[in-house]
Amino acid sequence: MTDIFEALAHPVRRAVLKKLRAGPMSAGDLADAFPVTKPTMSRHFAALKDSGLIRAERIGTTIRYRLNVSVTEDAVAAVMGLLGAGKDDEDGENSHER
Amino acid sequence: MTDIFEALAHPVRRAVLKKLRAGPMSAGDLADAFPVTKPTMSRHFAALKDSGLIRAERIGTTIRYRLNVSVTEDAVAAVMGLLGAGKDDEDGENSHER
DNA sequence: ACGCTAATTAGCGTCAATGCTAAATAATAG
DNA sequence: CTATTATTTAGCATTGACGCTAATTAGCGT
Repeated sequence: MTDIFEALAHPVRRAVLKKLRAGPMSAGDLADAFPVTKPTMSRHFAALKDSGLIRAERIGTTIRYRLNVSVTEDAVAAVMGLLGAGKDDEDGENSHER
Repeated sequence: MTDIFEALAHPVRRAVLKKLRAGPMSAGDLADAFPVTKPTMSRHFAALKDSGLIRAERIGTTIRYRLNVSVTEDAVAAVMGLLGAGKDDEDGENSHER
């Protein structure tokens, strides 16, 4: 489980999350929407999946990625914690399932 | 003004923001709170300042850093945008090279 | 089994981030 | 002006991220 913030640090990965807001999408369709090669996109997917922000489901030969809302909510909470809204125990590398 | 998310990507920088929630702090005091050298901390401060997340004010020989709440709020809004709460125009940037 | 499509992994080059030590700047005190 | 303290900048090494092409795995259909 790598860092959520690290996953959010790359503009392409954030754009992938944005696209997935509309609903699940296949790796190929997702990759076609960006000006980088599929292998490169695959590594971005891996980073997002590793952080827990997205999930993968194999359908046939295709892999369908979808947003993992609960983890995205954690990211929101963490950033809000940096603001000062919370008590004092934010950014605590919580555990998530995949 | 570099990317806010890039600034948030490093654990030390997030911890600095967390510390600054309690109020402004000098570069030296801030640096003493982390297990890295002052020059290294200085570069973390520069990254945070460059992203707009913190602001610097020279007091005498010391420099006082403080949280820039409005930009932190922007970060929260951006992450919430990734979730899907907003309409569809978040994370307004389409550049992907560095 | 063979071929086709979808996606990932392997291998490589390049460039930026991170850390250090040493030197430079900024401001104050004497 | 010199000394001292606070902080940053310069220079260097190491590591990791990112992108590519080529090769590999996975599943389906014939």
